[in-house]
Amino acid sequence: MKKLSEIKNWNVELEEEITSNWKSSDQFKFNPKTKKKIYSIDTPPPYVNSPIHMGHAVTYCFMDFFARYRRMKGEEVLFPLGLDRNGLPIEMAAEKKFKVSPFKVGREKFIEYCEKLLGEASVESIDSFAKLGISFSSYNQGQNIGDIYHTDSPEYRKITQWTFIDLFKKGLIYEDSRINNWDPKLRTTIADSEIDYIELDSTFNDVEWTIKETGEKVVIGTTRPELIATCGMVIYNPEDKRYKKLEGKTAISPIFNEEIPITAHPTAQIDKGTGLVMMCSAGDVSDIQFFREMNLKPRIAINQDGKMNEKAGALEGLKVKEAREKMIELLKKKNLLVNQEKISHRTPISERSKAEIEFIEMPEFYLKQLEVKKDIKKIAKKINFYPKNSKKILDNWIESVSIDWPISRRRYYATPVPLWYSEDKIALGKNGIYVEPWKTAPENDSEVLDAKTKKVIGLVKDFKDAKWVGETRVLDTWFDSSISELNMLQYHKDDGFFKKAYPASLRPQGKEIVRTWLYYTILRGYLETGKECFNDTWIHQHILDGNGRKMSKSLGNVIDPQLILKEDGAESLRFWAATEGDLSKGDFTCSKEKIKAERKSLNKLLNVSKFVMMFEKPKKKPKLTSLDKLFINYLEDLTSKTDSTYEKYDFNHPAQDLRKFLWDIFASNYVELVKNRAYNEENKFSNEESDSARYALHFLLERLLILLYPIIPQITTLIANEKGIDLLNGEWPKANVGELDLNLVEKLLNFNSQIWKTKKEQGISLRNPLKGIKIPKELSSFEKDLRVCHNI
RNA sequence: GGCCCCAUAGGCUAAUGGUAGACCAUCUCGCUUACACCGAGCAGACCCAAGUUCGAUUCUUGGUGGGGCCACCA
Repeated sequence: MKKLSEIKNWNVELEEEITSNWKSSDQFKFNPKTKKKIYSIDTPPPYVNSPIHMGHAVTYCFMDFFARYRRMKGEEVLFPLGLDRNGLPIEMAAEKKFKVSPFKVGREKFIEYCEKLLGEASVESIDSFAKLGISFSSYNQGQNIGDIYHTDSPEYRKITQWTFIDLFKKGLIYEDSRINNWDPKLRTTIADSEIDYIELDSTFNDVEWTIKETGEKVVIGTTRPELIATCGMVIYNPEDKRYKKLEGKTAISPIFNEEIPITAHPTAQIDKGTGLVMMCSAGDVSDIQFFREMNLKPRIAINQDGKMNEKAGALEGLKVKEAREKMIELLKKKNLLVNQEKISHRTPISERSKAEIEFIEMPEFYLKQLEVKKDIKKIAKKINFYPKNSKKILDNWIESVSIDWPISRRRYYATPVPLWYSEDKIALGKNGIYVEPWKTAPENDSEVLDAKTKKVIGLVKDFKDAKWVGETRVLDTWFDSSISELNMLQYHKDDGFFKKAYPASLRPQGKEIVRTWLYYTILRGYLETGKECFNDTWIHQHILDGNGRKMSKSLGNVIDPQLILKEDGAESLRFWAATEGDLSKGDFTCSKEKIKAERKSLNKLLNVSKFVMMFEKPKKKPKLTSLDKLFINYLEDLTSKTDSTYEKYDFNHPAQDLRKFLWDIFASNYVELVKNRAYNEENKFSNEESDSARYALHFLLERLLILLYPIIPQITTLIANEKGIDLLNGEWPKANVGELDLNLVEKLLNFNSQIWKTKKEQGISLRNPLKGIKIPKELSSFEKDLRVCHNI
């Protein structure tokens, strides 16, 4: 490491030396045999197929603050990096990059494309983390606790499958044919949490129907005329006097001439449309609920490829939108279309593919979550939320969960459902082995269940004649991600360690994935262990561009952390991240200028250290002067505040206080006041007084380095090295809060400022004497220093 | 429609029942035995209305504006 005296300014080259050293060293390695308290951080695995963005950079800096602080407090910190490589984003990237469709090239080939893409996925992200100085337990991928893990590794996937098998045997996972959210573009079922809503233009069509019994004409409004064939019931509001006469009568659907029963139901709103509603199978979510409630058998007219089927009669073979147009045409021809009105319609779309969601009945696997809703709420109460009010996001979501979690997907690059079928038998994957049923046969000693009773009836080898057909579906990516903390703590791998380390200490994550990642993890953790999975969770907000807008490629306002790292360095970025604001309270507005400006603080620290290092630290603690005592007391007090605030994951307020201490209290005032006494060239002070200044200078610097280390570890380590101090493994200081009146510091600062101002006004150089100044009574014990400093 | 968060100088923010403190930028001045990536200083702000109060930027209610989550929309 470079000598302090050789460094003029803090710069990126200095950082490169330090961080590359850290990356290859094992000083942050996790020791599983430790006797220390274990502190584990379940970090959010970033997607590998794109380099990290500003949001990652900043939030991982925060996690690193937490990790380094905990180490200093004497805890054994488990801080692994995971890389998320499963699921649709990878598949979509492969489709785009190699211009292939999984439905054309076949599964095996397509997986090869995905793997090829993943193989090429750069290590750029890992490199960026290292340059940021993130102290992950390890920067190597491997099987040791704390190593970098891949969510698509056989080791990870086999734990996912193990939990699936257990839940399946317990009857907590079941298969059911239900109407599901269907993404026609990706051709897979998706969960409610993966749906977005956007406003789309649509047309509201008033269509004429006939009442069978009376021949009367009625008008029904709809945005989905192509679904008339699937109409199961026509309803009106019980309070709606206009339609009371229709109760129990039958409506004849236009074009299809089906007989549809009419009834009163509160779902219908009097003032919407004509007040009459045709309830179709699966037009939207409320239709699904309605069919379930009324016990109607849905008629599904849309196929998995998003085209109409034979139930749609003349519309068969058309895509949904084409079918809608054709239907409108048909209605017009027969003069059944009374009116058309353009409206803006909130339409459910797939979060990933942006395709409009259709509702299609398919058999899928479900994980029971409704019956444990109450337990999950209880369990969630045991987790400390930082900030407290972010728990509401979770509570709101739990409240609104209304169906079990559909966990199977009809895609390829994910964890396979570990099942095989043969007539009335189901073979299970073997726990502890990663299986791919779609291409391999079950192990001979795998368990076999009776398909109906789900009871174990033997092993695969007991059924020699059975022809096993492998399951082709895969699991939702959240089914993997939601066991990240179990995986980190060696669930099903090292029971002794797991028992010791569970629940995990902290889950840091963004507010936008509370309803997915946090919720699902709590659910899965509870189902596996009956306990809460985390002690603490830290929920952060977002990083916005300089104008307070979301950063996005299309807006062209993305600030690249790699660029910042190159130009201003990690320490500036980290110091900015800590001082900018409280990320758990509000969004960060990101500005390059501000990050650059923090370099000044680093140089200030560097220069003040150089100054202090000019003096030797007295070997013995001398008798301290009252001025030195006062400033030491001040920092002791700040130590105590910093410690208790760090403890609550708040690094912002301490960072601001420490920066203020560095600039205004230490550098500008204390150093100026004791400069002369420390040099003592004119022998105006006794040796003891001079020693006291030197001792205090070193004490204050050392303490400041300790308190700042979690935030700016590189520069503090470099300075501490020169002083022969090990910040990482040193003792965390016990604050000796003294009895001195700390307000005196403020008064001293004001007094100094007053003198400097007066000299300036009178055009006197700072070194020259000033007459006629009275030192206030309360500052009289500092008189000697004040006189010499200001030459008064 | 329900819920949550937010509103302070040109920008970004802090604290507070007694009218506000930083930072960046601007402007003026300066060269001081660590630091010109420096120092000193000037100027500049509490969204609106009502209520509680001796006193409200702070508490309450309402409004306006911004952000987010959820539900629903035939």
